[in-house]
Amino acid sequence: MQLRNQVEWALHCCAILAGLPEARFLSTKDLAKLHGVPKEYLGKALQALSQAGLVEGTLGPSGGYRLAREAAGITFLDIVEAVEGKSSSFVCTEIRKNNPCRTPGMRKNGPCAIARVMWDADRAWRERLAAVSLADLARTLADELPPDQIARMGEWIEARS
Amino acid sequence: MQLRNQVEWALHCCAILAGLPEARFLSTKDLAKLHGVPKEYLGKALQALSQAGLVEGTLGPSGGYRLAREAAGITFLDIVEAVEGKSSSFVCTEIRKNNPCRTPGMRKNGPCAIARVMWDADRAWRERLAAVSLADLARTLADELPPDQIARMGEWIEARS
DNA sequence: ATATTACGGATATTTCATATCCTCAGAGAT
DNA sequence: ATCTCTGAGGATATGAAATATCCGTAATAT
Repeated sequence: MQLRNQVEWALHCCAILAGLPEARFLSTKDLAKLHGVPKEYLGKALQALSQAGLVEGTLGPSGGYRLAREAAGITFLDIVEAVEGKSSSFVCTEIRKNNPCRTPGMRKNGPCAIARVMWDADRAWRERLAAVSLADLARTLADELPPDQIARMGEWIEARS
Repeated sequence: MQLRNQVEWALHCCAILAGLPEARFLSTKDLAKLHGVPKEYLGKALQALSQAGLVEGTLGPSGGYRLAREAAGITFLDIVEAVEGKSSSFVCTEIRKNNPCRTPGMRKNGPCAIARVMWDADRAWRERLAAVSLADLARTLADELPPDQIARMGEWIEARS
């Protein structure tokens, strides 16, 4: 079980967008160059973010993407689910139905006990992701990254008018 | 992102094995019949459980599998990791290294802040799975399943001497 | 007008989950 | 001893999904 590569890309892109000057857009091309990933395929991930209402895109030269809301209102879970989907990592195929010993009376059993445990763990995973916002991430990065690199990032972005 | 089908099968098989009479083995063939899944492919999952030391297999007629330890000592996490692997669902490819603005001085940055969040969520998922043992599951099932079905299961198993 | 961009569809490529088949060695039954 | 049944493990086929690229369209800034 492994998350898509696009999840990692989308998270890093959102981290960049969260650090952007007010009302500034950054294009797919620049985001791809910044992370060294294929532009076309990254575009798909960004479209997913756009469709989920996390970012908004604008056309034309000097177009691109920016966050659709404040960074504090976008969580890791929002981004992960936008790219990876909201369905649980565990899918119950109800193989207990195949058991020849099962009660034929079709008692309306609730969900399988095994599935409940797995879904519970999945919920814990999502809760943890929902607890961290892009604002939290930006705070951490501002704290950890060397100041000169942050400055250089500002210049780099400024350079792409 | 989705767990293998084998994970579900392995969990259900372990649930059966946990309910087995002392020292009783159950073969792959019977486990496959009981769950309506392909015998050969299920065998692979059971081999993974065996290799992880969760179950032990014996050869010959009346051979098969049984739990290698007491049900209370085997958790959902053990089973999931035996089949699915222990590696995190999020793999950090260090795309920040591709950032042209990064400090060339190779400051020994710790792990990426984004990866840390994702790994933390993965840890929460695993902790939740580690909190439930096969004994817990057996207790739940004994509580929920209709008694006659449990009885019929006993007969069914008894029938395969 | 022209260049640039997001958007969406179509398609190729690669990887991985799924599934089957086969051989081998060990264990029990006759 | 011989036979059958079993798990272990390798080789391989198949299908779906992730990865990646290409193209056409509409919108927008210069």
